[in-house]
Amino acid sequence: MPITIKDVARGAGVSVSTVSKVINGHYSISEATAARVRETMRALGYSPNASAQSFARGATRRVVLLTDLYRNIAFENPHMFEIIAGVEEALRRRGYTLELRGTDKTDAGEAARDVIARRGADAIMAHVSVMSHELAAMLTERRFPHIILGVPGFTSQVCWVDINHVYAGALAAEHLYGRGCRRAAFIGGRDYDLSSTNRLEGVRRRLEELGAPLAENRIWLGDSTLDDGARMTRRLLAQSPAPDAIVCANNYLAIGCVTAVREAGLEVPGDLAVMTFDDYPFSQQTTPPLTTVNIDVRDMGVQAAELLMTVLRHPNKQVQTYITTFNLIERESTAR
Amino acid sequence: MPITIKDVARGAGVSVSTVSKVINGHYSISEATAARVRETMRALGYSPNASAQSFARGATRRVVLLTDLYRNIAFENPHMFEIIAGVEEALRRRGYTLELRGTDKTDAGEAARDVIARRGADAIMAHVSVMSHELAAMLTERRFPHIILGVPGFTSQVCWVDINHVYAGALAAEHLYGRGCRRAAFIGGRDYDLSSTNRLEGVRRRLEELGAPLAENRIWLGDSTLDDGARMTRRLLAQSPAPDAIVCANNYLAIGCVTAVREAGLEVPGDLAVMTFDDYPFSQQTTPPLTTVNIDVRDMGVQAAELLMTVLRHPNKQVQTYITTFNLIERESTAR
DNA sequence: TTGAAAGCGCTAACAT
DNA sequence: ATGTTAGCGCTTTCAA
Repeated sequence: MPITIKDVARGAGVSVSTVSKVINGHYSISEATAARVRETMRALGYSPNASAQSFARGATRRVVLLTDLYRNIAFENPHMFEIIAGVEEALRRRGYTLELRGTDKTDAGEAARDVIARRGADAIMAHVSVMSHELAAMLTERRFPHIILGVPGFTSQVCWVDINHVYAGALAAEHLYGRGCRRAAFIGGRDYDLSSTNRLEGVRRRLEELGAPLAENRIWLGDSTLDDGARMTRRLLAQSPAPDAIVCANNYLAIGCVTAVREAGLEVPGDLAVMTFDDYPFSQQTTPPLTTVNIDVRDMGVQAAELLMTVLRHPNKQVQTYITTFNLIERESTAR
Repeated sequence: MPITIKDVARGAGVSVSTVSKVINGHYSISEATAARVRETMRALGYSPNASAQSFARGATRRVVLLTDLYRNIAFENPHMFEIIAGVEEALRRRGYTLELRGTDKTDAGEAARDVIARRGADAIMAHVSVMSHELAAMLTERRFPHIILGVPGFTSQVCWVDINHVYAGALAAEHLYGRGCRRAAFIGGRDYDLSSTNRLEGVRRRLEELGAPLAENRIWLGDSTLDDGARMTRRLLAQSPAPDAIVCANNYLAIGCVTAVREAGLEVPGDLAVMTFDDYPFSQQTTPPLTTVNIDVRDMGVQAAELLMTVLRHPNKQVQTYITTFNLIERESTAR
């Protein structure tokens, strides 16, 4: 028979409500009593029953995270799990628990409806990959505490956080400009690749401001593969004057890029600086190692969780924020 | 005011216990009544309160997964998250919920103790990375339903599942032998890298059986980096006779290997077949693409969850199993 | 500052 | 096949 609050009350010679107040740090209990109760709890090895607490309280101290967990996602999108790790850390610090629930875009609305109806959680987080109009409607209409990880592809009243890729692009531009590059080029993903598009936008704007505008013919877009990275790089190298720097929208492109540069008999960074975004362990192994604008993606999870906590406290607060925790990791590929 | 079981009972003209039985699919309810109750539930938009159910039942239908969630783990060990995705899928199918809880090896015992004491879950899964003697003791002494993802580094009575790397190695050996290779070599990680060690063991044994034993001087171990992969490969190529195939214990080594082979002016697979384990999207982009023994790591999660379900049903059952869901993905690097 | 007691919504043993 | 009812262990008024 597990120890209950009654046993503690009896042991400490107080009522169960007093014990409950001690558990919950209620102000009205004298320090003397509180100490005695705590001592009894320890002596008895008592821990409150989580289900009973959730039930009595009418709140679970749990948040469920809705996200797509399709096969191989961990390999294709490790970012998402790094965000989740941040979320978990922050929630735990706040005494909340994280439930992971896989779904796809079609079922996410239904899944959310279910969580809300069964009161399975006090709040919902959802990765933008499962965001639908239905889910947005669901969350906003019912005013259920929530936050979306990533900016939805359509305007709505939902709360979200996302990474400021535009700003990251600007950082890259600044770095190259500071290294003396004046004929920078950009290779990126197709236009539906929002992070790439936004990074390009940031690079473009900042270079413009710095007075070394990104020439339109030095912008190439393609698939985010090593091959396309190499292909676009060869195109750039064939132009004259050739660029003195290439910003690659992601690591796949960057690796292809470096390969192509070296195959062309040129030196990185001697003839050409190369940089990219995100810091995959894999991509640190190129020769030379790549300078990168590293997004603290785990911190995005932490921030999202913290924001969710404030939303829980202030249900009418609307949060729509770009996170900008970057750090530039300088490696050889831009050391000139 | 949310709809409760009472409202349904009143609406359907039955007692709450009847409704409860309908919810839980109890055999004793006539189909007619059950249909009427279900109809009422639907009409009223009723969903049972999850906390109340957990509380009344004395069971949560939840499992918590203890694992290390240190910074950058998603990039360094995407496997683990792929396993988690499998676990989640299988648990959900069984009506269970997955709680993710980060911890490290030092705190895992404490974390488990907490989960058990607060009855926060019906079972615990733990990734081998947080496995300690304390955790093992905790789980076995209290006979708390559990399963470890990965085989513990010490013998104990805990339940676990792991991937049969030895068998995977054997598969690789068979494939190369079937391709006519008779002078295979192996490059792997250091001896504390168990997956590498086991893969080597499998390769060695199977080649022995096939009558084309792996020569000791064709086995090189080093760090799992591109550089060491290349370095060891160069060593192998310098030997005479040179090997006609190289099995690389992982993708880092394999990429380094292919690079070194090509730098030496040799052709893959013409002069030398190369293969590896695991199928990272990244490593499919080498030239030529790599043949690989792909471990269905998501399936390991599914299996673990299924086994956990049987452990929940039969608490005395001890599960210690090697999972062997592999498929050989043949690509150009061994096409001879 | 403390205690008594009424729930919270459901399950399950038992009665019918 | 259905209903009655006693909890499950806690929180939270409200009274003292």
